[in-house]
Formats: sequence, C-alpha cells, structure tokens
Amino acid sequence: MQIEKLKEHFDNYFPLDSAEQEALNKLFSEKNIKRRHFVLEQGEVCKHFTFVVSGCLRMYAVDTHGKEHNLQFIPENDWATDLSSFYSEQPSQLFIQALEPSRVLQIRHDNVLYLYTKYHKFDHNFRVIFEQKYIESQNRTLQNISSSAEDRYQHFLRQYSNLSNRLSNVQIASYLGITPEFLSVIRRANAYK
Amino acid sequence: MQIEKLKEHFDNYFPLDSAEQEALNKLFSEKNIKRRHFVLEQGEVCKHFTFVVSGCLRMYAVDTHGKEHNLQFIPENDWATDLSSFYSEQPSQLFIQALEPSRVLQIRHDNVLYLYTKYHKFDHNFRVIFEQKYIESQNRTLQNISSSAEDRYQHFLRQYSNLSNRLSNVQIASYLGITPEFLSVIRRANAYK
DNA sequence: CGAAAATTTGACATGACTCAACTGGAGTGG
DNA sequence: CCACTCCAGTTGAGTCATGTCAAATTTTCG
Repeated sequence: MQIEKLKEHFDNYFPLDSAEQEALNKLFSEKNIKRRHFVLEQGEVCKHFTFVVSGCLRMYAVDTHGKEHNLQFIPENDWATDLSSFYSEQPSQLFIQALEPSRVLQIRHDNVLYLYTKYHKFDHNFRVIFEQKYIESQNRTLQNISSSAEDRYQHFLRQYSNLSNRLSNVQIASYLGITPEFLSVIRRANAYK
Repeated sequence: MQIEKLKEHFDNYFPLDSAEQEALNKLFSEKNIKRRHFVLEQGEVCKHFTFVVSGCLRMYAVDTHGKEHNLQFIPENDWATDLSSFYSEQPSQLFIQALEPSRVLQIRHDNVLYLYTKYHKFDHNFRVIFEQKYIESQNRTLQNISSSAEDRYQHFLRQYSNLSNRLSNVQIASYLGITPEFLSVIRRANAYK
C-alpha cells in the first residue's frame, strides 16, 4: 500500500500512533500522474497537500516572457504544495507538473486543518518539516547571491547527487536560474578538466 | 515591559493563555545590542532563539574572498536564529549583527524544546511562522532565478518599503546579490525616469 | 519508427563586476 | 564643538560572465 510510504515518512519525525495512522488511511487518497501532466495549474486554487510516493514533480512559475523557472523538484518522500495559495485560497501563480510518471497521496485543505486540530503531532511534525525546508531554501538563497553559475551547478550536483541524474539539463538550468545554452558551456568546460 | 511585545506577536497566531505567558516570563531574558555588535558570530554554536523587540539585525555569511552576503534583515517583531546550528549544535557559518541599536529577547535551546513539549501551542504557532518564512524565502528564490538586478531592487523596495529606508545601499546590495557600485548605477538610471 | 524535445555550438550582445579615485556625511574623541 | 576618520555613495574605464538567437545534431519516448 502506498500509504505505508507516508507512514514511514513520519517515522523520520515523531512516529504516528495507531489512531493517527488510521486518520491518514481515511483522509488521503491515491492518484497516478502521467509524465508532463499537472497536479496544479496556474489560476487554480491549491486545494491539497500532495505527498509524492514515487516519481518526481517540479514546481515552477512562468514569467511575463513565457519562460519557466523551477522553484523546486519534488521526488519520492517529499511534499508538493503551493502553501501561499493553499492557505489564502487564492488562485496559484505556480504549476506543479510530473517530470516522471508519479504516484501521489493527497489530502484536502479542510482535512489538513482537521489533522492539525485533532492530533497535535501533525503540528509538531510539520513544524520540523517546514523548519528543514526553510533552512534548505535559505541555503539556496545564499548560493544564488554569492556564487557563480558554475559553482551553483557543482553544488547542485553534490547536494542532489541521487536526483540530478534523473533530471534533464534544461530542468537543472531552470532551477539554477541560467539558460540551457550556458549550462552546456559550463559542462563542456568541465569535461576538459 | 519588552516581553509584552513578544506576547502581542503571538496574538497574530493562536494567542497564548496565562500559563503560556507565564512560561515566557520565566524563560526569556532581555538584552541590549549596540550598533555593529554581534548576537552570533561564525564558529559559535547558535544557542538561542532571538526575538527582536526594537532595532534591526542582519544575518549574513562571509565567503572565501571575505565578502559578506546578507541572508536576512530582522527588524522588530521578527525572529533571528541560525536554525541549522541551533538544532545540530554545530558551529554556525553565519553572523548575526545589529544594524541599529537593538533590544532583543532570548530563550535558550533547552527551554525552546521544553516549550514545544509542554505547550503544544508553540508547535502550532511556530509551524505557521516557519510556513510563512518558507513562502517568503521561496518568493525570494523566484526573484533571484528569474529577474534582473534592477527588477529585484524595485521589488525589494515595494515589498519592504517600511524597512528599506532604514537600510544603507551597501546592505541592500548585499541582500540582492549585487555590488554596491552596480546598485548605484541602477539608482542613477532610475533617477532620470 | 517518427515527432518532439534536449543538447550542443558559435557569433554577437548586454548585464554585472572590478578597480581606483573622488566626494560628502555621520560618528567619535579630544 | 571642532577636527578627524571612516564609511557610504558615486563615477568611469575596462573586463568578464551570462544571455540571445539561430542552426545543426542527438536523444527520448510515445
């Protein structure tokens, strides 16, 4: 069962007791997402927390010139949600799309709030999860404001070594904030070292 | 009393009951920080959560060339902590320094954990706080990977209009990831529009 | 297999940095 | 309260990093 992967995920924090696990069984539903299909499209309200069981998603924004900018890759055992739209219940500015065929578990907005209220362990576990995501995001910011494109690329390969070989260079370039052409130049330069 | 500002801060989330307020009275201590003095220096373990009552701090990293890169400004009613060092209890890579004479409230590591365990409202409130900080950090990342220095500057002035007039351009340039010289060029170009 | 997407390449353009010099204002000590 | 120092801000010349555009080639996957 896919929900087992979610329960194991929480074992990394404060493991769930049987009542909490039972709540997950009731409140999460499974979904398969085909490659290139969307979990969320710009203009929709983000109504779910989405947990990726297998595969990989990306979250991205499209600028006024039509260019895509990857905010996040979400592989198995990670969460994909536009928190801003989720809580404000306003239309999202973002897309969430499958880069690989993916299996996900989703829980609706009202049921997330129910879990938070009824079982405070979810408040605890998600506090820790969001602290970690915040740290990760700050580290990325530091890279962005202090390092060259080449250094950011090297750092990305090291930090996400198990993920980077599943991603196309187009996707990596978009995440790093550079053009695919320039990433190609960087890679060529490194090949001769 | 300075601690009142902290209690009011929590009113933005789930307001505290009297037992929780009493715990704050016991566990937080006041401190004055002079301009240019440090709340945290690289190499120290970050042992406190720091809440800014008045003034303004900055959190920054120093790269291998000795250049400073501002990760965050922390004005009144905000939290300054190197979460990574705080939880890992490893030496911090960061500095936290007062840009203005500042008053802060601090709580020690063990007492933070005590609050989380004893009163789960703190888990709840800090979950919400970190969710918001994560959203803010992702928005900054989007700016960094998708916008020119000029657009990032304009966006910064709009987003932090009440803070930006208290900051020197050197500090703003460091936050945006550009040189002060180039920020000066941007400002000159805008002056003639 | 065939279409669509990814990758590479090169010529050229531009955004942003470096370095050095100069100016003016704010903080500090006598 | 003045003099001094130091730091913020500006300017310009030259350079480097990265982007744009177009085209050719290779890979992927449906």
